[in-house]
Amino acid sequence: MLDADFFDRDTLLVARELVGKVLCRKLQGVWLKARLVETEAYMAREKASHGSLGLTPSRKALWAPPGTIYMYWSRAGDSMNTSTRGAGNGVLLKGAVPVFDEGELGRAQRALMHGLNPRRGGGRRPEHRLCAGQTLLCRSLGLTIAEWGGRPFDREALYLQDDGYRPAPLLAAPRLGIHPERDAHLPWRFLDGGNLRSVTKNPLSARGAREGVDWWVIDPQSGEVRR
DNA sequence: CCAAAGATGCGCT
DNA sequence: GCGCATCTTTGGG
Repeated sequence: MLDADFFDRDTLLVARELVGKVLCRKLQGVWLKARLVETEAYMAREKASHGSLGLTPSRKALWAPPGTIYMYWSRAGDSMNTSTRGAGNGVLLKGAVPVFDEGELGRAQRALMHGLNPRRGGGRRPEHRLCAGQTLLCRSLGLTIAEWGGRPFDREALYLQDDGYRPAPLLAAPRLGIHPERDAHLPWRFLDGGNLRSVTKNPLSARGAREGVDWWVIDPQSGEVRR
C-alpha cells in the first residue's frame, strides 16, 4: 500500500508516479481493482485548482495531510483526488483500466463493477471503457463523497498499490476541461501511453495533434521531456 | 441562478 | 474510432 510518505512529495511527482498504480477497493467482501492510466495535478498556486478557490468545508481535504481523499461532485458524478504536499494541492484520479483475477473471483469482480456502472440503456460497457473517466472510475468501484470524502486511504477497504507495472511511454498533456484564462496550458495531465484507448480522451488523436505542442513523452525518472 | 477539473448518443469514416 | 450537441447535478455567489 502506498503510504503517507508517497503522497508527501511534490504534486507533479506524485501525479506522474500514480500512473500505473492499482486502486484497490473492498466491496461486499470482494476486492475490486483498477490500474490508473490517467491523472492530473492541481496546485493551489494556479487558477484551475479547487485549492485556489480557498478553504471551505467541502474542500478542506485538500488542506489535510498528504494522502487524504478529496472528493467532489463533477458534472457527471463523484470524482476522487488525493491531497499531496503543500496546502491546497492534490492529484485527480482521472481514468483507469479494470483489473480482474482469474476464475470465480474474476467473475464476481466483473459482475460487481459492471453492475455498479452499467451502460445507460442497461447492459455492459466495453471492458476497456468501464473506468475510462474520473466519475466512471468512482462509479465502477462504488466510491462516493459521502463515504470517502476527507478520509485517508485504508488498507482494509481502499488503498493504492505498486505492483511493479510501469507505464511505457509515460505521456504528458494539458489538463482537460480548463478554461483558457485559468492556466489551461499547463501540461499537468499524465497518461499511460500503452493504454490510450482507456483514457478520458486520447490527446494524440485530436485533429492536428503534434508531439511537443499538444503532448510530450516524459522520462519517468527525471520527469523531463524526452529529446 | 449558473458555471463547472464530465458523459452520452448520434452521425460519419 | 472521431467530433459535436445535448444532457446532467451541485456548490457557491
